[in-house]
Amino acid sequence: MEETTDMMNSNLKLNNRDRAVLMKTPFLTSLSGNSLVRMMSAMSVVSLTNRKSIFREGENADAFFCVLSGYVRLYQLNRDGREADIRICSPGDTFAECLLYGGTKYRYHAQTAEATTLARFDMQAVRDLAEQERDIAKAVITSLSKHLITTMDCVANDRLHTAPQRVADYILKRCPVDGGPASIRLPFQKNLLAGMLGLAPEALSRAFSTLRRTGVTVRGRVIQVVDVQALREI
Amino acid sequence: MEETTDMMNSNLKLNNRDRAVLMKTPFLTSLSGNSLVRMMSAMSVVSLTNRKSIFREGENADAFFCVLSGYVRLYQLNRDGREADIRICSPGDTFAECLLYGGTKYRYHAQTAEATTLARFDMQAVRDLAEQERDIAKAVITSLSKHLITTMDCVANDRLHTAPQRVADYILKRCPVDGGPASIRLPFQKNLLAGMLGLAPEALSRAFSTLRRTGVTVRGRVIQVVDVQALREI
DNA sequence: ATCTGATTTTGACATCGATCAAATCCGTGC
DNA sequence: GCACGGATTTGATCGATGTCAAAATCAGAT
Repeated sequence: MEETTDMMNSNLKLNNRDRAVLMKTPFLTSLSGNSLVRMMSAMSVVSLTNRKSIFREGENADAFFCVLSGYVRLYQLNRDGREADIRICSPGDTFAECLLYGGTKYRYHAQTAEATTLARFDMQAVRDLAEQERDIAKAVITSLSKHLITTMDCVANDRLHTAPQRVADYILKRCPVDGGPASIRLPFQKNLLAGMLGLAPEALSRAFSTLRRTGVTVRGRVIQVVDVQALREI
Repeated sequence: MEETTDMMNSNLKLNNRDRAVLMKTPFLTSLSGNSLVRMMSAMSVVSLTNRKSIFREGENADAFFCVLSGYVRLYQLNRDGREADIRICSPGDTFAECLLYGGTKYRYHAQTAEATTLARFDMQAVRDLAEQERDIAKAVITSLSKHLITTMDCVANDRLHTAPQRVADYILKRCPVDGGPASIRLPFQKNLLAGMLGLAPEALSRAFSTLRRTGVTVRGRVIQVVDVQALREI
């Protein structure tokens, strides 16, 4: 008896693609047997349409999440109501897991940025599991470590690089390693990419047009690079 | 047989103040008995004068550290050689512990920003301990969680607030909660505070002078606030 | 294929913060 | 108390990015 209203969040069975994503997260990829079963039983699946709130800053943190498909925006508001994205979560990313032992309230808002399916983990249940099962504790550590490293990279990136450099970085991380021509396709709207890089959408657009003179062509979601090596030089 | 050359790093016994700081870190505060003893045996004490390198980006990560006294600057360089601080570590802060399970190379440079004493933990030894002792794994999780939260706050702060707002935030976090007048003393040079807030030293100075009209007076390292409540309003 | 609304781009402008240089301040050692 | 050197402040300027408005483009629905 699945929910069919596409507005509603609902408990669904995992489809194959979502299951594959879930099993490759740092959280679950190293687990097996009993630990895996117990983690799965602390989990439920939630589907949401675009622009739905997952939680709000200050609310009681009784679950953390893993993105299975779609995208999630984590953001804060300043006094004037201006929003700033802190992180964009893609399939495979976990968020709010730092509250397992880091506090009891959510520290930011979370909202879908597309139709999105999430794995929802009960915070207290996983807390208990981490105390009991050694490999679950280790999985938590691995996940937190990776997450901390990317967040520190984000700070460094913000403070060290200009908009065109950040965009070039983003493109290069998704290009083949050798130096020739390449073509990639953005998996989401430019809007989101802007937030991911800490830019206003207009600034992203201008960064792309700055990169044109370095051989970067943008048409819709498709980005073509004439010479990957040349792009590396700034 | 202590080292006496003040240029040298050396293995020293913990003095009482340093020991107290160490025991209050998220890493050790929850440990007792055997776990504590084993952690302490994976640790050594290192003393360095100002501006000494602790490790460099790209080096093999065979230890992580906890600041006992003094300050440590974590920073990266861009292509032109400009430095950007990623984090300033104060007494009680741990750094590079995310490499326990997050990679094998240091991701940034670490350098003392004052005469500094560090607790040095052997990475592999702690890795092994975390697998064996449940409470050590939990301590690692707690430490990583707190660290991740402050780093995400840092991103949000950078993206959301102007220089004077960040300075006001810093001051307010160190003021009494009630609204009256207050006075605080910076524990380090303004240089470091600038790095901590992601600002050039000149920008910090100008932020202070902007805050003068909100009743903030700066003389040397002493900051006086006429009305804490007023400062909260931006 | 066309229409319509949302997304993206472009333009004009304001603001913030970085940079460089010079002046001033402060703390330390004598 | 004084002199020195490093730290901080101030001034002038520049470049980068945010903001607002309008034009252009894209994508989904009819």
